[in-house]
Amino acid sequence: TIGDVLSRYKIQKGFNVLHPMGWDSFGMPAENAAKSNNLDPKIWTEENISVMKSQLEKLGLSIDWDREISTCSPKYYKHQQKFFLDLYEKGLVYRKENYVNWDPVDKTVLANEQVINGKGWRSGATVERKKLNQWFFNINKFSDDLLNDLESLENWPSKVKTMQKNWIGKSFGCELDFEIQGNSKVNKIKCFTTRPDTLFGMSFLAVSVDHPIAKFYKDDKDFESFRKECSKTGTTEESIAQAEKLGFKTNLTAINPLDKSKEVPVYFANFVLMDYGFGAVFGCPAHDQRDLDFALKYKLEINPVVKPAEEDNNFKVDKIAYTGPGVIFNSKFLDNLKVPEESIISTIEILEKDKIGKKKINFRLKDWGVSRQRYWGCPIPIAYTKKKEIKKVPIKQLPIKLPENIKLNVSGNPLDHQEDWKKIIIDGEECTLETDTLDTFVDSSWYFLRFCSPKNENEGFSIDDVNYWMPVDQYIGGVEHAILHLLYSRFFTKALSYQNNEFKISEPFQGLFTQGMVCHETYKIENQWLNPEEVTSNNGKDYYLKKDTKKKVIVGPSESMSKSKKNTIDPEKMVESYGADSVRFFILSDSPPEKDVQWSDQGMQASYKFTQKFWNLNTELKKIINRNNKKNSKENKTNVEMSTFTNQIIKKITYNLENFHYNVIVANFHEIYNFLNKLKQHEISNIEDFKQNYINILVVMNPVLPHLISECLSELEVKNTSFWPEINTKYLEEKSVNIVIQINGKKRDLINCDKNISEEELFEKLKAKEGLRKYFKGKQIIKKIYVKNKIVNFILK
RNA sequence: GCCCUCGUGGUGAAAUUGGUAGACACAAAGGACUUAAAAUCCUUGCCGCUUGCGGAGUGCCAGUUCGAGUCUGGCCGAGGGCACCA
Repeated sequence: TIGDVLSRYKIQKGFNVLHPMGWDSFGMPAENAAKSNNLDPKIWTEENISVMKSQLEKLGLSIDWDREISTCSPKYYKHQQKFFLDLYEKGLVYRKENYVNWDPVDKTVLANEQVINGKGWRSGATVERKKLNQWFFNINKFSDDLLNDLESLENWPSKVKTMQKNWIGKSFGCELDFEIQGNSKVNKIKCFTTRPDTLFGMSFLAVSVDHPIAKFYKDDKDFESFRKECSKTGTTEESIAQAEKLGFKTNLTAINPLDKSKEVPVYFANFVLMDYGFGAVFGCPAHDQRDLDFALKYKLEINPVVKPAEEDNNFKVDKIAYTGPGVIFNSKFLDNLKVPEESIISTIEILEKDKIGKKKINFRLKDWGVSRQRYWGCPIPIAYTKKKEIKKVPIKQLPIKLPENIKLNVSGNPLDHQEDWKKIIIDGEECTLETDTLDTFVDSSWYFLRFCSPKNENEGFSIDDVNYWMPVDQYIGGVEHAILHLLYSRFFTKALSYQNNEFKISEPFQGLFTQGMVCHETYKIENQWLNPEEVTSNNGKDYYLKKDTKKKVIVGPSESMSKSKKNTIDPEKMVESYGADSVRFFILSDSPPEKDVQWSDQGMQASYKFTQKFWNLNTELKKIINRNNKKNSKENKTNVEMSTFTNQIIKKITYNLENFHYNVIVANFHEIYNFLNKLKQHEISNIEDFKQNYINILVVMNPVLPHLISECLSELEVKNTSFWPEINTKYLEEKSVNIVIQINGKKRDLINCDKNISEEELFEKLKAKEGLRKYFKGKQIIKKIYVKNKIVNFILK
């Protein structure tokens, strides 16, 4: 509805508007639903699409159905496979072993969201960490661009930009090598740090259990049990947060590169991540809380090297690490450097000069793993030779279509069992197809480009179309896409334009609006969710089962509508009972579009009443207009009122449309009704003028209530309705203004006078005011503030 | 723990740059029309005396200002994001 209002408005303003709709139709829900109902995912998906499409059509949305696309169609994913190969050639796609959440019962990889309390959401089995060969997109390559270009996105909510910024997580520091003693095969361990200036406070070195040096301990039973302990807490977020810092002391020691006389123990530690930095950190307990917790547990030294102020020479750290600004001390040649502005840069310079380390920028952003061991997704256009070499599937052999009518209830990836499908001949050589499919986020990372050329069979998009339409002027979506989808789409756009002189779009979405959800209360009885249609209430507080009104229903909080909680309203039924415009009007009326809407029958009925009332009013106004057909060109008072109101309301509605204040537009419509409903009782002398104003009002109401308004306009026999009225500023010039009279900053009166009244004249008027005298009695005016046409404030003593 | 956003009547909410707080609606109460209902329209809305007027008032405490829902600092509360990121 929000998008439809916008596109109708822009069309009326004369823009060429592309307002498409498509179906992001691959993914787990279809596969799982098909599995449990013994259906083909394709049929299940197509049925859903047709239901949803008919719902959207009934709402009367101005969608260009000629451009409809569906990501599960080979016509769409054929091009996606080409893009995959294109990125592969550019070196933006690679295959690597990585840890994944592995469900040992279902034999599949799970996304983090599918791991609940450490267990697989379907099987209930304890999830394991497993190393698997996976396909990755090198999103990291664009870390800097993805971060810096956020600044150019002026029409994005800053909330989303901040979230992306934190997600990318750029940090400045240095890498440095530590000399290691105790094992002749380990000479050095490389660490990344943002605080090289605290190096003199180092009291241990910790590495991840997945660090390459772990191989020297694989026969140590104690280490193996420690490693298992770590991987148990490894993947779920909550457990990480609660996890205690655990260490396994090795026989190794590390030498402080700035003070070779100092040796510290080397630990394996559960808090060190292999996939950030180099999987190794040096610990400075005095100035890092995590290091301090570890040091306290294993009774390691705590050596402060930053003091808050010059004079704090005996500064000590007890249970809370000091991470604030200050001055370096206890650090020989680094002493007296100011923290942080001098200390970090200076230390890096010293480390670089001595060839111990070098400046480095690290990103939290990890490369995007796109492999899924699932059937219902886009096949990856790669095959393997008998020698396990990677072969690209030649373009002329694309698309690699998914096999149809296959058995889904098998363990692991159903495609793995498709022996015939897997066989492919490439350049005369017999190969085996990749059975992983692409993450559905890949499908949604470029669909906006496809909308520009939805029927182009040779290419995913044609460059001319894309240059004409892109970037998307206004993107509307839920805030839940703030990071994943919106970041992936930004990456994909950059990846396509990389090494491509024709495609020069660097950002896909110029404007972003994050809208709220439609919510409804939830109802439950004996642990079963109930649909709102199954319950009834006579006071709006206590709810009962419709079938058995003695049974009380438990009312839960309002949540965004979902099938699983059954708190949904069928839009088709609503449209049938109230009409599409009333439904739109209600959705917009309740809250600002960025906030959630609470669905209520009362609100729905109120909106329905409004559309009925307005239709009746239109019938009355039509009669007035037709009855009074004699020509009288003279404007009377009512005509002037009408013109003034019309121009004011056009201005307001235009402003509110431009700024997404759609709920205020609903208020504007009530104003219109209330005004016209009163005005109709008055004598109108120039009926033609009145009619023109009324048409203009109807025209600006059109984006919100398109069906009703188009009917009203055709009743008046208006032919051209697709325009946006110009504002006649003559009627916006107010002849008189209301001036607020304040005394000592408090409002005491309101006075209506001519616009641009002089200060002297105004004060003369005020003197005559009976009601104000009492305030001035026995007081002296020490100051007068007069803001022209607005306010006057007297300071009395 | 860190980061972000937000606190306005019984409810959803308005309030373009600091300048009439509560537009517009929902719910409630009262009234008009009607035999009655529906529909429609009007009034009320916190505290005090009750034509009218006076007072308090935008989470709490302070500050800046002639003037603060709006700006600054601190606190309290709610929601969202991230999370051993070195």
